[in-house]
Amino acid sequence: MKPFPRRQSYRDSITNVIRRDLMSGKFKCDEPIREQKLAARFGTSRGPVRDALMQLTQEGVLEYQTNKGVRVSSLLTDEERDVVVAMRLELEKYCMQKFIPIASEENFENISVLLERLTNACEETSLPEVAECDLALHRYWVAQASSHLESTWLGLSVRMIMKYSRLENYDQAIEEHTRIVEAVLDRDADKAIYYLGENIL
Amino acid sequence: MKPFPRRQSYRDSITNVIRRDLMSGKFKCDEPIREQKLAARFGTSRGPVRDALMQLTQEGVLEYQTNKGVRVSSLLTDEERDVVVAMRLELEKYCMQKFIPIASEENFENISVLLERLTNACEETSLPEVAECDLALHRYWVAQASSHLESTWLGLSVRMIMKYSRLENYDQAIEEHTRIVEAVLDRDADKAIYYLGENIL
DNA sequence: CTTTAAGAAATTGTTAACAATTTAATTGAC
DNA sequence: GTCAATTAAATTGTTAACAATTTCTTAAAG
Repeated sequence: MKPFPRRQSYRDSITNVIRRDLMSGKFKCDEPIREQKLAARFGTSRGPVRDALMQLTQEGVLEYQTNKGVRVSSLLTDEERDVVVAMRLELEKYCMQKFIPIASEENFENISVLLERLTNACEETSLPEVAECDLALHRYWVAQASSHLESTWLGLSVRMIMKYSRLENYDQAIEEHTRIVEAVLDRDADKAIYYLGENIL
Repeated sequence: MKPFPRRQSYRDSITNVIRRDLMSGKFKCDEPIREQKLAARFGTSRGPVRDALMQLTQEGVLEYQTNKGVRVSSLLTDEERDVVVAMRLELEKYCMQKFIPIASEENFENISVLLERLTNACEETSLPEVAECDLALHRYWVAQASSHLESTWLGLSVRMIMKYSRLENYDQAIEEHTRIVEAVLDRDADKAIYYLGENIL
């Protein structure tokens, strides 16, 4: 009996940290990202860093060129963003529809916790934290409804946020997500989906 | 002046070969995939193989567990596939709309070549080849219209094909794609998009 | 015979060193 | 001084070895 049978690998932690940095704009656009520098920062060798960079490349957040490394991906055009938004909404609507009938009490508790975290982050007005909590909440029902589509969802969502974040209006973010969660707790799929549509754009 | 300034890295070639194997069902579902075995097959060390496996994991074709390696991802449910189809169609419609007005004569020639390859593959009734040519053709206008969304498109498309391939009806595949390409060459976006909708499902 | 525990084998995770390529700096010709 | 070619530095690509973990095998106890 092991307390933590699967600790998160370096790769995953590094991926998450870099993704957060990217969402909060810590890297300038088109600025090259050096493996050694990151390896030193995380106290590992280049291997796990390369893994993380490659994963983020596949997510579409970084751009990769053979022998030249990765750069911050140039932002989506407005039109491309519209397409991404539509795809994410379609995906998340499906997940919500799927999730609500099968949701357990434990699921509801977790969602409540995630909403509370988001609210706290908003009150502290720390943008990177808000973005992360926002994604964590949405991600929860996506993962519950369809683990197959979770990675697809993540790629779409991160890029959506990177384009322009809408999250700057903290009060509105709290309100929107509160409405969604209330509908979820009532198992009212139609209402939840409706509010999702107002939130994801 | 270098003839081929960027040769394809091991990683990319390996990724493409494995993806093709997966689409043609060479690996059984839930069968574990061993890095060493693949490394031996490709005559490299485990490094590039790991890179490839990770990339395919992010594409959603493989599933990864820490310290346990990757397995062939279980197939999408019918419902999930419907969602994926809808997303891909949305994406590809946008790309077609975008591509047709800016397409050059060279683009048209390339598309014609790709269509011919698809036709040949169909006549030789070699399913993996057909799948690859099918994707290559669609991929062309996606990449031309929006390189940002190419990787998203690829992930959706590969999984769509893996679920059930529709490609077994070779005559129909030829006919559908011929119609699409004819519309493209006429710069008739509406018609091209209409036939896309008949083809992607 | 089944179950459990211990050890061996196999597999993945990580690292450091080396090779290949790209980028920057230097030199030299004009 | 400008441009091209050459050299040096920096960076990525690849490899092999080692560490950590998992899985399989074996043995022992009940």
